[in-house]
Amino acid sequence: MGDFDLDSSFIPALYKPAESLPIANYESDILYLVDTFPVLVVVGQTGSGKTTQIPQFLRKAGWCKDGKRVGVTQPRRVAAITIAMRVAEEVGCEVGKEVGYSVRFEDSTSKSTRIKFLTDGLLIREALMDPLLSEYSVIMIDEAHERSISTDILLGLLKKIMKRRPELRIIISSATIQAKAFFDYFSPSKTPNNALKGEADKKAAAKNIVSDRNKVGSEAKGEADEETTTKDIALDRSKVESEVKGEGGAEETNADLGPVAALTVEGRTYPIDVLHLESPTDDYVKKAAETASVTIDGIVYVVDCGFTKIRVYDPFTGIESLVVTPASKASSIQRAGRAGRTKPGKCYRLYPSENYDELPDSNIPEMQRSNLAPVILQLKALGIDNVLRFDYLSPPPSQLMVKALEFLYALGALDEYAKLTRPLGMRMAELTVEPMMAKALLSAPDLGCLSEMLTVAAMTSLGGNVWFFHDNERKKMNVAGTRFAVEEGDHLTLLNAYTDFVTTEKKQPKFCHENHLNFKSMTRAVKIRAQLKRYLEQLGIAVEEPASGIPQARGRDLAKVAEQVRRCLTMGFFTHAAQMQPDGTFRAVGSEMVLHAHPTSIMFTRKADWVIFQEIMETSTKTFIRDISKIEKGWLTEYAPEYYQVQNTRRPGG
DNA sequence: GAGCACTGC
Repeated sequence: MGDFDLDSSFIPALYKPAESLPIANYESDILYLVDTFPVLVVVGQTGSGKTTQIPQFLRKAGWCKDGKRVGVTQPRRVAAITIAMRVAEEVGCEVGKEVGYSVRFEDSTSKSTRIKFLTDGLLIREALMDPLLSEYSVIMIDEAHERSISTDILLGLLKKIMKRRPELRIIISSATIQAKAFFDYFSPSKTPNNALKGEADKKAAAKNIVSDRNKVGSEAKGEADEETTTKDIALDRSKVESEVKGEGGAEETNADLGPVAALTVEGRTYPIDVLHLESPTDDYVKKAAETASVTIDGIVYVVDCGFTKIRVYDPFTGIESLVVTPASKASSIQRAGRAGRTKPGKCYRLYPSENYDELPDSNIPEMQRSNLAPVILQLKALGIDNVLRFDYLSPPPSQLMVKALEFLYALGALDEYAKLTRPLGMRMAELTVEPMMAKALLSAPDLGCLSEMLTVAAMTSLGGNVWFFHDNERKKMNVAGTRFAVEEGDHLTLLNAYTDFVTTEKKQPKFCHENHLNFKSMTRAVKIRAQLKRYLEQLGIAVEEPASGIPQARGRDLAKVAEQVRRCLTMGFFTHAAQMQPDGTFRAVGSEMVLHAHPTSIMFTRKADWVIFQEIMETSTKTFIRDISKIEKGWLTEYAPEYYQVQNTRRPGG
C-alpha cells in the first residue's frame, strides 16, 4: 500500500454506515442539479459524507456509461487513498477495480475503474496529456475552500474545458464561507478575473454581481425530499434563497441565467460550546490546555490559538518567509468544528470575541502569496499563452506575475515574447522539480553528468528530510560529521549519500541508521529519481548510468564529474548566488542583506567564497539559505552573461 | 554560529 501510514490517516467521520449520513437525503436533489447545471457548488462540512457518497450516486445514475469516469480530487494524497479504500469497501470491490485512486508513485486504477480519486496536482498533470480531460464525465473538486494553487488552477482549467465540453459536469465541494466565490466565478456575467486588472474595475464588477444575484447563504439548509421540490426551487429564483440554492434556470433560458447551482448539505454535527477567553493570561491558556483531550471516538475539545503560520513570498527580494498571521473566520469555524463530530464538544478560543469579528473571512489564497514561476511554466505548457489574461479565481498581485515572468525569461524558459521556449521551456514544465533545478538537470547531458544531477534533483526534492540525528547528538552533530560530507557543499554530499545507499546490499534501514540517514526519505528519493529519469526518457533524453551506480565505474574522473555537477547547478541557480564574508555570513550580489547558512547545511561549518543556494527563507530571527554549493565566480558570467551584465548593479533576487 | 520543516507533482 505504499508509503502512507494508515493510523495517522484514519478519518473517523468516514466510517459511518452510508445510509446514516446526512447526504443520503440529498441523492435525488444532487442528481437533478448535476443533470441540469454544468457546475454544482456543494456546501457542507466534512462529515456530511459528500465526498464518499456523491460519486456513488453519480455512478448509479449512469454517469459512468461508455467507459467514462467520475474523478474526485483531493489536495492531499493520503486523503485520496483512504477515501478510495472506503468507497471501494462500500461498493464492494477491490481498490483498483471499479473504485481506484491515482497519486504520485501509486496508480491503483484499471480499465474497469469508474470512480477515480486523485490529487488535484495529478489531475493538472493529466491535462498535459489530455487537455480536455476527456476520460471524465464528472469532475468533483473536493476541499476547494483550501484554495491551494493546484485547486485554483484546476478550476480555471475546468472553466475553459467546459466551453469545449458542454456535457462535462463539475462539482465543487467547499466549506460554507468560501462558496460564494466559486459560485460567482462560474456565473457568466462575472467579469473575468484577469491579473493586472484595475482594482477599481474589479470592485465595481463585484458589486454589481452581488446586488443582482441571490447569495449563497451560510445558513441554508437543504431539506427538499423529492425531486419535484428541488426542481421547483431551482427554477424559481425567488425561492432559491430558502432551501436548495440554484442560480439561474434551465439551459434554454443560458443568456442571462447562470450555469451554476449551489446546494447546502447538512453535516452531522453536535452542539459545540465556543468560549472566548477575554484576556488569555497564562492561567487561562494552561487551564484550557489541561481541559483539552482527544478521545478514541474523535476530538471533543479544541483549543484555538487564533493564529496560523503561512508561507509568504516577497517578489522584490525573492525571499520566502513563514509568517504567523491571525487565522481566518473560515479556519476558526473549521477548527471549532473538529470538536463536535461524535458528541457535543467545546472549543476554547484564546482571544476575546471582538477579535473574532475582525478576522478576515478566509485565508489569502496561495496563488496570491507564492512564487508563481512553477505555475506559470505549467500554464504555458498547457497552452495558456497569455497567463496575464487567465481567468484566475483570485488574481495574483501583478508584481508576483511580473517577477515570475522575468525570472523564467532569465532562465531561458521563456523567450522575449514570453512564449515557452522549445525544447528547454517545454521540457522544464514537464519535470516535477522547481524551474531552477529543472534547468540544472536539463543542462547536465551536455556536461556529461546527467546521472549525477538526477540524483541531486531527487535528493533535494526531499526538502531537507534526509538526515537523521538522535536526540542526544542533536546539539553537537550535523551533516559535516557524516561520512558523506565533502568540501564542495550540500549537493555533492547528498549525491554521495544516495550513491552509497543504492550500492550493493545497502538499501536497508540498518545502513541508514548507522549513517544518519532517514530510511523512508531515501526510499522516496529512489522513487523520485526513477520517475524523473522516466520523464527525461519520454522527452527523448537518454540517461546513461554508470555500470554499477558508482560514478568511478568506467574510469570516469570523479573530480571532473563533481565540477560538472556544480557547473550545472550554477546554470540553474545563478540568481541564487552569494559570497561568504569574513564573518562567515553571506551576501547576495548587490544586496546588503545578511544571509546565514542554515544549521542543517554543510556550509554551516565550512569556509567558502562564492556559492549558489537552493532555498532562502526568513524566520523570526534570521534569513537562512540552505542546500548550498561552492562555485567559481567566473561561472556566473559564463552561464548567465545577460543577467549579470544587465543587473550587476542591482540585486538579482530570486 | 544553532534551527518550525505545511502540501503536491
